[in-house]
Amino acid sequence: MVLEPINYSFFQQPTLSLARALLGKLLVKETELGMASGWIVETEAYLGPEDRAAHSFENRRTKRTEIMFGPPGYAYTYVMHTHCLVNVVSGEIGCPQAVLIRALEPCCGIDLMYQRRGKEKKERELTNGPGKLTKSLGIVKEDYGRALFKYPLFIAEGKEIESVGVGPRIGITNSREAVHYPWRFWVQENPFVSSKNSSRIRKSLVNQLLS
DNA sequence: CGCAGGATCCGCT
DNA sequence: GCGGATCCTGCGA
Repeated sequence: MVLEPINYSFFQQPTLSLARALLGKLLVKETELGMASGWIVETEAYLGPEDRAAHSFENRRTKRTEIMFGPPGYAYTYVMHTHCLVNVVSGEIGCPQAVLIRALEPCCGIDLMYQRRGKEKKERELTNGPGKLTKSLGIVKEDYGRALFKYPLFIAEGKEIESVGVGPRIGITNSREAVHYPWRFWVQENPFVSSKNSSRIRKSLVNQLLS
């Protein structure tokens, strides 16, 4: 399968709009072991300065957040415990925003994904979480700052989405008012969406009430 | 230089 | 559902 990176202009749109537009697109990574890709089925927008859940809240500018202050269309990777997570940098220069890729539906290189994640895994477990999908595709922290519009790591056209679900983001329990912002987007009825049950959301709402 | 705190995952209950 | 694994990063002393 020959895949062509998307046009750069795709990244030049407001972050919430980009987060929705990424649904259905392909995320592709080529390594020495081969190519693996998946359709994006779940994203979260992080809106920078005014978003308490964002690493760039209040324009916090460090070595880690630096890439978000540059132009859109580059990879922001970082390590969470033992896992690597990948974001698409969004927003104009000086506006540090990003879209977290939370889940994929495997497309090509599925054998490679099993090899990386473990043969005993169910197909759904290959890519139904932000740390799982990076492992399946071979995306690592060294991909930090890489362009997402050319090989070996890029976004490509995928398929049309029928309907989009919208709701609060996952795992940001200490972000006060930002806990409620409906900035998570997913493909309705898609089994690869990371958190089907809303227990973690309920938990975050409870924490909100208690604080 | 030490330490606290996660945009997670997995295994066990 | 819950807790532990185990890794940076960022901040303050």
